Amino acid sequence: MAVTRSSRVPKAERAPSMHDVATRAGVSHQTVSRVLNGFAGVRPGTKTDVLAAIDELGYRRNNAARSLVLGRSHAIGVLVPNVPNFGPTASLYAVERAIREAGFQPLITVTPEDRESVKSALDFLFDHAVEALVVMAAVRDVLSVIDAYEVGVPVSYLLTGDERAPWSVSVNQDEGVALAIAHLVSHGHKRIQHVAGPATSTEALLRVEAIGVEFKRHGLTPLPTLYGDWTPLSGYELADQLDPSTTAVFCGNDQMAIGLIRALVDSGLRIPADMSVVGFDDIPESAFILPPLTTVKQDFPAVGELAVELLVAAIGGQELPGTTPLAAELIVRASVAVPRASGRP
Amino acid sequence: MAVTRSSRVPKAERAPSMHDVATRAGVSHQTVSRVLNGFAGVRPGTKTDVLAAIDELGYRRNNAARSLVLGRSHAIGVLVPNVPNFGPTASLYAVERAIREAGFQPLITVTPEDRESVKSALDFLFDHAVEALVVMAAVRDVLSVIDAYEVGVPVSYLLTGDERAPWSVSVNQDEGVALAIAHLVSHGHKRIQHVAGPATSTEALLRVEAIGVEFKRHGLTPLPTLYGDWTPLSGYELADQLDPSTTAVFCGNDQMAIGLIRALVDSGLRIPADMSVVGFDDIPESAFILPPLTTVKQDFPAVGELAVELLVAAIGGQELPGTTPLAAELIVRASVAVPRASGRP
DNA sequence: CCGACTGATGTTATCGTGAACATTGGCCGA
DNA sequence: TCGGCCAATGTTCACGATAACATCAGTCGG
Repeated sequence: MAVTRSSRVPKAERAPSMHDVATRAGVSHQTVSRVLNGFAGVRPGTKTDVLAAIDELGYRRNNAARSLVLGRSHAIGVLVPNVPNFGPTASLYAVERAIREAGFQPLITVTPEDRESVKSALDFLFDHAVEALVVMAAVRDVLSVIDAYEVGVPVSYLLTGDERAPWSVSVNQDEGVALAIAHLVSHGHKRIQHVAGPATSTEALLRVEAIGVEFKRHGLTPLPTLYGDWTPLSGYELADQLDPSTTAVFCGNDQMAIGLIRALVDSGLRIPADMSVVGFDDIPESAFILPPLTTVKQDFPAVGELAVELLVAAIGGQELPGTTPLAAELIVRASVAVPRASGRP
Repeated sequence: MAVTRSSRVPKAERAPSMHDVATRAGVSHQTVSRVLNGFAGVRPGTKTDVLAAIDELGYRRNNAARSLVLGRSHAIGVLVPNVPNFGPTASLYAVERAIREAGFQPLITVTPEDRESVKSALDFLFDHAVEALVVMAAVRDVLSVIDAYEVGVPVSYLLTGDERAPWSVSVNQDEGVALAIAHLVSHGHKRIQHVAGPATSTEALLRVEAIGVEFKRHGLTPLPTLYGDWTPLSGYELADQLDPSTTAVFCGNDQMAIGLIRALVDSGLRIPADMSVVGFDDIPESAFILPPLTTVKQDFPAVGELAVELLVAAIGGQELPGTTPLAAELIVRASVAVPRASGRP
């Protein structure tokens, strides 16, 4: 690990510049630039010489200089809530890959979802002159901060429901909810309760609304919605508050479903014999818990990719066609059964 | 969403520069620079004028120009495997925060762990002249690509075990393994089998080695190690291959433990009465599965923060003290019990 | 009373690249 | 043979910031 100290002390150890390459290849720096940018009118021999020089010197183009002269950062900012859950993370990773593949530089900021943190993340991003923004925070409060900021670049909202079309990219929440409720109804459930995400989340509220619609469609009587915070613990704690008549629970995500199931089993119920449970997201663990969880799958990577595609088009000045939400998919496992005679045993 | 078209067409819509601020404040651009960089010799009145002008114009310093003239990118690269698991993600998020708080710019690349992808991610990072690198891939193959690349900047290896001290930052794997094995032994287990992560992973191998040491310490006879791939599915599939004499399984992570438990229960065993299981990581779900999983907790955020601290110091030219691995913690829940008379029932 | 000093500020050079324009040299047609 | 054209390449400028040096107006001491 120690630094080897040679007798010749290199002057300032400057990285080779375009000029250095040019000198070595016996051309001007502009010719080097032309080769790098794939300009047509360069003689093949010259091009070879330049490429050789680049290789020999280990030359890399200076991005700062390039950004400066072009007046573009080629950076796309990403705003991610500080919650390392499977869903958002899977989307984030897809977003990163898509940004890099599109020839841009991803600038990712992970922040708690309070106004101050979000504002400072935005400051950071725009200090670096991002040309577009991917927002992954589905919280009203955060969205309002962004609105107030007047970002002046295209923004794509991920997983926030379609309330900001055409900039919203989401899995079709209405469809997901409809699939889950239809599945429960088809098993004969009439007393279905919803354990939702926090009421601050646009995504959670969207599902609450969709459930209202589905209940009406199937002629069911609504039961009080319980609000958790997406964590298994909150699902566990809310189990106490389920209505005595409830025969099936639709959870806002799989993690809360896992917590809820644990609590129900602890209190002596059998799942699904005594209580059916449906989750949302299909995290990797869901297939392997006991009982295997029936859930609505969201294609998180696809959402991320689509958002980036949208932004890159917008940066290029294209009109947006208005995206259709992605399809949701019901994954049937073993946490739903026909309810017993009526209510809990 | 439509662009309002006013009668005056702004010329090129250039962002205000330092010169614009200077003109407005009636000073030279150099004075503006001095104010921004907190230079001492600026009269308070002048400073106020400059700050007012900055505010009125909504001026932001151009980072490209700054990087160019300073010859520094202020960027720190992060190499993350494309696996949205809780542990790495929690570390990543901490890394991001720490980099930004240290006044640097995080440049995060998420890549599959094959040589080609890693190489192209490194190309991307060094095209952007990162001043340091955080490597989160605990795979030998990836590490060798990085070695061959001769990055020429400080590199910190996360969660790879301490094989690259002083640049490795990890939770103490030996200690974690020792805690788990001691816990099982104290319950009377003698036939303990290890379901490890993939043999390509330095982290997995480190644990295999540590288990050998602990077995010797406790005078236990080793059983064949089974290699999974960190996924619940692999845990599920490996359950078949457990030795008939095994009374307890030590899993390389919680996800595999979850898959394994599901398979064991499916085959009619009760956990922990018929088989004890210990996990590693303590993911949020582990407290809520059935049975609640006894596991070794790693402090993922702390690992990330420490790594960045190390790198920032190294960038500043400081000597590294050599880090001590962070403490592991045994979380006792309900997946371990005293074994039945001998072997499986 | 003047020169040296100091504090506040202005002026100029510089970083590495790409765009615009300038300059070669060879070829072709009149 | 010469002018014009085109292909290939060179020269100069600009981007927006910081660093180094220059300037200017007071002030203070001998």
